[in-house]
Amino acid sequence: MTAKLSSEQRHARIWAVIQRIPRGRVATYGQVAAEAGFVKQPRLTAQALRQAPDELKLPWYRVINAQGKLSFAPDSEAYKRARRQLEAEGVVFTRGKIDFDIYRWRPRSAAPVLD
DNA sequence: TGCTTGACCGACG
DNA sequence: ACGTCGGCCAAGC
Repeated sequence: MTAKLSSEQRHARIWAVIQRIPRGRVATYGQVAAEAGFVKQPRLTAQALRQAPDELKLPWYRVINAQGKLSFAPDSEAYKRARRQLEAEGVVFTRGKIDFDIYRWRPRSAAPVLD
């Protein structure tokens, strides 16, 4: 049976994943969605973040786009706040971008990869 | 019900 | 490096 997840359910799963991103690391919208069980639906992450109540105090600034950049206009308050926070955590921006090789979050309990 | 909008993404030219 | 396009799918109107 096709028991669809309620929007609360989807958001809760995504929020839980975002909560797991450690200080000084970042994850993409797509990565978060996949980790929450929604492969190829990065927009769900964006939506969950938009809907997220402040009380959750999510590390929203650790979620960035697949280009390694913040998804805000560079002159916006959101951009400035996010960038300040990340830099305070030790994340370095090079020409406005974050290097995934160094800062991408690699969750442990992912599917075991045996080659 | 249908159409538009998004804190997105990957492939292409 | 950069714009465009199609895919994706919940929300809002």
